[in-house]
Amino acid sequence: MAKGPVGALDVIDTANSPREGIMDAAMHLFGKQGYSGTSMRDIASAVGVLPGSLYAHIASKEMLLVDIVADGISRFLAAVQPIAASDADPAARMRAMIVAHVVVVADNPERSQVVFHQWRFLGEGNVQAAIAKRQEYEQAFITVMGEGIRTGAFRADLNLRIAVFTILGALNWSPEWLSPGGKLLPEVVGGLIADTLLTGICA
Amino acid sequence: MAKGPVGALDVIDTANSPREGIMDAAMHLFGKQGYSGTSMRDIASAVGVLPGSLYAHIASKEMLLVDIVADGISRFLAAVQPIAASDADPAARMRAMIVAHVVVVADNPERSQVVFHQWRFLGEGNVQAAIAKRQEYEQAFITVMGEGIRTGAFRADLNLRIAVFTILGALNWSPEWLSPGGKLLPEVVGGLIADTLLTGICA
DNA sequence: CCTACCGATCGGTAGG
DNA sequence: CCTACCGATCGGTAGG
Repeated sequence: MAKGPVGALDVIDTANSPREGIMDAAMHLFGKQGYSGTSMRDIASAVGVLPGSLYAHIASKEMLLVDIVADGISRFLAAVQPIAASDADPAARMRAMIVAHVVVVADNPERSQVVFHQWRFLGEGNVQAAIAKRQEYEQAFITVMGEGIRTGAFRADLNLRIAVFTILGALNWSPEWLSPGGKLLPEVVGGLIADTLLTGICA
Repeated sequence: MAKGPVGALDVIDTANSPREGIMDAAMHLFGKQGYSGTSMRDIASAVGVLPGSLYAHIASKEMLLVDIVADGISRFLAAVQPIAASDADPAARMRAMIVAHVVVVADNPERSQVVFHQWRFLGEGNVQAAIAKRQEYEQAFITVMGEGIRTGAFRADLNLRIAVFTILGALNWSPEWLSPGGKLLPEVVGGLIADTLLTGICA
């Protein structure tokens, strides 16, 4: 793959094409300022190009959001679905799914914020596709939770739907406070969140 | 308080002044479309007035957000702080705080979304004030959690900071799925979330 | 990727 | 609360 010696700049500039550079800048800006709060001029100046030049590489502002959201959800699905489908016991699977989710969030909190909040700004057809993929993701948690309740691994007296929303809520809120450069590794933070959710806060 | 017979329209139109009507429309639009995604023209047409007419009642778009966020946070503080300061045992207090939070969210999910997400669009000084009030709110949970760990009511092996973020995350995500007209009363939903968080999902 | 520009919409104001 | 309007900024395009 490498075309020659790897330069020091490769560490900083991860974009391999103009399009990737634009996507990356848009992702960070959409995550921090929101889709409506970000102008094409913001993106252009982050990339170091004049606004009109963006359209040589992308079709529209919305297509930028479409791609960022679709790619983002795919990362969560790719990390969590194999665990949900494994044959470990439900508690071990749920724990690993929680950790995997936190690792994906910590890898790029801004992208996660776009996935969690900015999909609302997609138009008609695109928003439906995003919702369908999000539901597919939620389904992985619902399935494992249901299996755990049936096998007796999880408490039978709790509401499945509400328990899953409680877990996903705690996870989806994590980009608000997770710092990628923090003292604790994402895997450790994920493990501590899983502890809290699996065994509760009561002694 | 009543100036005469109560008319049927009072049920629908709760605004007692033009300013309250504007605040109410802005609250719902900011919650659904975001601050940047809502124009003064959107608000004006929701109120049934021309855009320029709004400025007879409000100073600016940002002052609208300032007031909605400040009022919103105050409602959460007013509901939760008295419980945090009561002399019940930590587990009972934490449970009641969770239920109270969910009741406030369910009372008006759009206002809650503004409080949770749109405060970022406040300018310099106003954003600092909002963050301070939010931290005051988090402090109530941190205090009760710390007390519960010290007295042995809560598990000593979990990370206080992360446990609180897990709880607040689950709660702050609730406007995404709570439906005010749902089958379960907000108090019941809050109780089920509290069950999940206090005792965990494992049997 | 730049120059130069389009029509539409933005938050907000003066004067009545 | 309306009429009429301001300068600024928006997403996007034609032509090179």
